[in-house]
Amino acid sequence: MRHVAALAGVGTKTVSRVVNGEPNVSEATIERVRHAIERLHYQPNLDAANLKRANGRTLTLGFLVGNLADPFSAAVLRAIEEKAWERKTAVISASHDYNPERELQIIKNFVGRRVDGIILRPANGRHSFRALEAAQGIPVVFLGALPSGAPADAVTTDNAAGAAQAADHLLRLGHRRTAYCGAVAASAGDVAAEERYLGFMEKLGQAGIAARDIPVLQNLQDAETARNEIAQLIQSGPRPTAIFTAGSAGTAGAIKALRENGANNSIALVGFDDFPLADLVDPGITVIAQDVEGIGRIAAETLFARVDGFSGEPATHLIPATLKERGSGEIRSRSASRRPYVSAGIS
Amino acid sequence: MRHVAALAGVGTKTVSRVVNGEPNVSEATIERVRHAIERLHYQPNLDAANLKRANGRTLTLGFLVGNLADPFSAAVLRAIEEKAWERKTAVISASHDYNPERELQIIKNFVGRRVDGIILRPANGRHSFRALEAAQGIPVVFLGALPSGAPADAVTTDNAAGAAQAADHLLRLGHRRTAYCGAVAASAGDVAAEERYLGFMEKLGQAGIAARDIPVLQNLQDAETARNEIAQLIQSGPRPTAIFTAGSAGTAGAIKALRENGANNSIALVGFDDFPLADLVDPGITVIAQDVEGIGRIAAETLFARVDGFSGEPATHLIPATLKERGSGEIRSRSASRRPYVSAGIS
DNA sequence: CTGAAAGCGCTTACAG
DNA sequence: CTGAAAGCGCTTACAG
Repeated sequence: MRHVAALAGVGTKTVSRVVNGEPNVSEATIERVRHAIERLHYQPNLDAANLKRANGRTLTLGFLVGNLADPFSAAVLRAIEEKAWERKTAVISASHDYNPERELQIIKNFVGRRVDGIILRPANGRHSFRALEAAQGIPVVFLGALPSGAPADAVTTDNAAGAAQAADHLLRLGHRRTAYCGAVAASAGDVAAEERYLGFMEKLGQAGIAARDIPVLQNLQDAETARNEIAQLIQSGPRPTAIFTAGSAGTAGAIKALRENGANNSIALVGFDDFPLADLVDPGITVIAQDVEGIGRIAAETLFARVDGFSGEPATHLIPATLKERGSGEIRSRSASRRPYVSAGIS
Repeated sequence: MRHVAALAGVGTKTVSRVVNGEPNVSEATIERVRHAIERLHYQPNLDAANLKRANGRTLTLGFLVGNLADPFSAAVLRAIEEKAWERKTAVISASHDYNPERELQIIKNFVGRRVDGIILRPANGRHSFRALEAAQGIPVVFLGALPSGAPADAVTTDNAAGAAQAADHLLRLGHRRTAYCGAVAASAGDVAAEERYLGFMEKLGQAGIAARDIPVLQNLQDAETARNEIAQLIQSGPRPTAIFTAGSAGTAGAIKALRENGANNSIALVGFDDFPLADLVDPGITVIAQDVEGIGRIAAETLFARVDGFSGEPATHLIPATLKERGSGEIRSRSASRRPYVSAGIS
């Protein structure tokens, strides 16, 4: 900046005025300064500017998730950046790899960089207060439901409603014996599993289906396990007429198990979470899709509101999920009782 | 820092020494300063530190691609960050949306933030010099092949070798009539298409197959177009015994077209670019997989070498692709001549 | 409309 | 082993 000022024959303050578009500079001066900037390829140093600036903003956000490469995280990041660049705000992203230690270290690094805010998918939802403490008062928006009582904003898919939607859909097609594949209780502070389970079961209960008639497969850590467990379920005992998988690993396993048992066109399948190319399988896979773009957008908006000084009570924003019919979920129950089912949500 | 110094009863320089782990501070003093830091929750301001620091590093990298949400970009970003955080370096990421204007604006923003280096997948490879100019001497590593003559480091998949590998694989299985689905010439400065085409054709040529015997389907912008064109190819005229798709949209289209024509178990399919759940389709899809993690890692290493002062000639790093056999590519040609084919690469 | 002085939170180059 | 002074590249608060 010194050089620009010298070349233009003005004071540094005047250069600053031109760079920031402040008023009270004559056209002629502006012109001279512009030329000097051009000639010197001058780019103002944002960090230096922010050091003294009144509001102390760095125009930088931190985004921290378990693994940036997973489709959910990548899509959310994309939506956040869209919003952020509108405000000339950059997004620093990082993966904590589900390691709480690493998570805290990165948050501290964010604080050292004086980011204006942090969007965080915590390694462990139960420890959200540790993250908040590490953030030192910098606004944090959590991705995913928070244990009740956490004094922070959160944005999450409406898991209960989404699972209920799947249950309702299957009920309408006559399914009264649907297997539930997924965890039924919160673990590592991730309450999503529990919410999905309860939402699903409640809807079935409203239709008069007892929990004991619902086979439940838990502990489906990966697709391979899911495939084996589901295959076993199909081969032994009374067959379910439909399967609901509460997570994508389960869905992948179910697809294989059904096909290998020649049941992909006879047993219905609905999975929670959409995945690319779900329509390439035969039949296409019906899913409850999270509004990933919406989650990112709302998270960014919520965060920027805090950055701009909003000081209302922390709130959890529920983002609706959507049923995407692709075929696998529209298979009717062959043993359907002809008694028509009317959705509890609509009746 | 002032407050810490006051509370510890030392000068700010001593606090600085403790924070940076510099020598020549007595244990007792270190202890006092540590306590003060704890009590005040002091986090040094990285930006302020970098302002005066000798090497001028900001410990920040810029990563700019077309769309961060696509699997390739997300996986590369993940690998870059892994390397970066080892050096306490943060990664700012952004999507230029294939808009060259936006690309330049974001690069300028990176420069304003004084990033130590930039990893860029350009909107248009032909304009790489514009990007370099905007970067003002900050090291840039390009993702994807560069038009020859560009004075910059680049990291790219070995497209020609990868496509040749696919050709070789199909030849071994007796296929002498393989359809090529994909662009045959560079467009928008993306030379990958051309490289794949030439690599594929050269290998076929070595096996004595004339170019006129190879149906070529260009202009497959999206999966839907690909599906229609490939369906038509299969239904009319002499059937190919195998299909090679040079990009993922083509692969998705081919999967549908083959299945809808009942040919998924009779016509072989090999696609360039791996995709999640490629093993869920029946049969699993054989692909030439890019080493996305390797690309990100090498790009980061190349960039950090420049940041650390390496001043050798700019180089293009070719990363090998790998054939992943999953079934679709292992279907033999039914009209295979029994004359055994010996790979030109091995014989 | 314009610029000189002071200061943001640190590090550097010195002096003790 | 320790600290006072100067300065990184900007903005703020003033004075003209």
